[in-house]
Amino acid sequence: MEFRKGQTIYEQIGDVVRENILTEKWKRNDKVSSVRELAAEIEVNPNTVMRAYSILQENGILYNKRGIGFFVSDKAKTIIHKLDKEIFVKQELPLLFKKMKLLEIDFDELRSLYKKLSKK
Amino acid sequence: MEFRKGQTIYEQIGDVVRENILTEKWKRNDKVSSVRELAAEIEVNPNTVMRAYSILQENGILYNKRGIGFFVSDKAKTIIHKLDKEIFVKQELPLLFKKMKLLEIDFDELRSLYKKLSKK
Amino acid sequence: MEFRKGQTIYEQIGDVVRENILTEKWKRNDKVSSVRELAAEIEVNPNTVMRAYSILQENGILYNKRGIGFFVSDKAKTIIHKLDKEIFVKQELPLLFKKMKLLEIDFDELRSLYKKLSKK
Amino acid sequence: MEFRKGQTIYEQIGDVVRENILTEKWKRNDKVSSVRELAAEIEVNPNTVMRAYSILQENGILYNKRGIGFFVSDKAKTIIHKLDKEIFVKQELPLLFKKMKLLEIDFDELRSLYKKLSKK
DNA sequence: GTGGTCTAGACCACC
DNA sequence: GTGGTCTAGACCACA
Repeated sequence: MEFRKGQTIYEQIGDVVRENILTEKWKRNDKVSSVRELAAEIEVNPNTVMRAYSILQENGILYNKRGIGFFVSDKAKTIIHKLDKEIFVKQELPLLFKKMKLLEIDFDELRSLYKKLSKK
Repeated sequence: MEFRKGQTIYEQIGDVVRENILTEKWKRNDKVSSVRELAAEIEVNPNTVMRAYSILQENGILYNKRGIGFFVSDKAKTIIHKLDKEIFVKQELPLLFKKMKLLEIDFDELRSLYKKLSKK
Repeated sequence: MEFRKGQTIYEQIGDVVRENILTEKWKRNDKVSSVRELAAEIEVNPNTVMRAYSILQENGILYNKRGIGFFVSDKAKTIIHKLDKEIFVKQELPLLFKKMKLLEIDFDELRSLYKKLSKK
Repeated sequence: MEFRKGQTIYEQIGDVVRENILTEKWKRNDKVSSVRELAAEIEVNPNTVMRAYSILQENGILYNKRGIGFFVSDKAKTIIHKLDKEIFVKQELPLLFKKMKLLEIDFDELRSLYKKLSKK
């Protein structure tokens, strides 16, 4: 797996996990990949995966059975939706629109880019 | 001046300079603040400003007269537009649209958010 | 290690690294000395070594594994050859030949100097 | 006039002066351009030209008549030849041949490059 | 005054 | 341990 620089690896791992839960690839009370498994798969230090899981646990998205592994919590999807949407609307969108203005991209152009990119 | 964490200071300085050029606050062949001047103003180490300016110079956005200072290059605006738009369309927009899909935000909702945020 | 004056230290460090790669003292995917290690060895500030390595990384000669170190990239040798030869032929040779003309050294004399110096 | 970076401006000015003497564009006891004249012509600070002339004077290549200007000394050409050739053979050529070896350029290739570049 | 390089030493994220 | 960023402060060349 390749990581974007400018964002920490454990955050990007968290993103992938959240994405898998939102798309229901991982459903409620499913066991997620073990720390070592996932670490081996994406060629990353187990500590880094552990860190990502811990944060998700703090947020109530995963829960942990000692000695068994991490699982998707009941309200995981709801929590993610709420957290992510709030960040998206309050932080990311204003930056997006500001940037569009600077780059002289209007909403119609955004729409056409949306259609073009959606096809892929 | 205050800086966002999660992004390096020298990148944020570069962003501000580029923004000032795009908005024509600084026009072509204008002298920009000297390294020491800007460093004092935004309360940052001169080396950090130097790093930002050097990168802008490598990108052809600024140029330099020995012993005099840094200046906005002729093609600065064009270069910035090109670089930024490329990153925007190829990297940021796909992430945006992916996130919209995950969060179940459709394009009409985006439009209404756009109108709401544009008023501010 | 001693450095020539008239050229920056970080450039000279870069030269040494490139030379070690060309002579295959350091082969592809070898880990190069860590920033701190090399800095201590040649009695130079780590920042200076960092600067040299960063430039080599931008040129695609080195790559980096987070938290592990810098490594010789696959195409390092090719890239160095290409970059150095271009500078050599387009910039250095014309100056050389111009100087020979001024100093009234013809090509035969150059050949005899070449043979003499090659023996050492 | 454009200057190479990596070498100080006053050295490059000195190079031009020495070149003009070697090519007999400026002959013995000719008056050379005044400091201000030359500075204006090549768009450089008079101090910088002054510095170049002073060094040439120290080397016995120029001499100075107070209030009148700088002149080419009698032995200028001889001195330049001797100084430059010594540097060329003892310092520059060994570096050149070392670089050729690294870049795997043999003497025959150098000859063909010489012929090609001589035509221009 | 200007940019440019370098040092010493600190702190952070990551492995 | 690794790279990466940043600070404080120095010195140099050049205008």
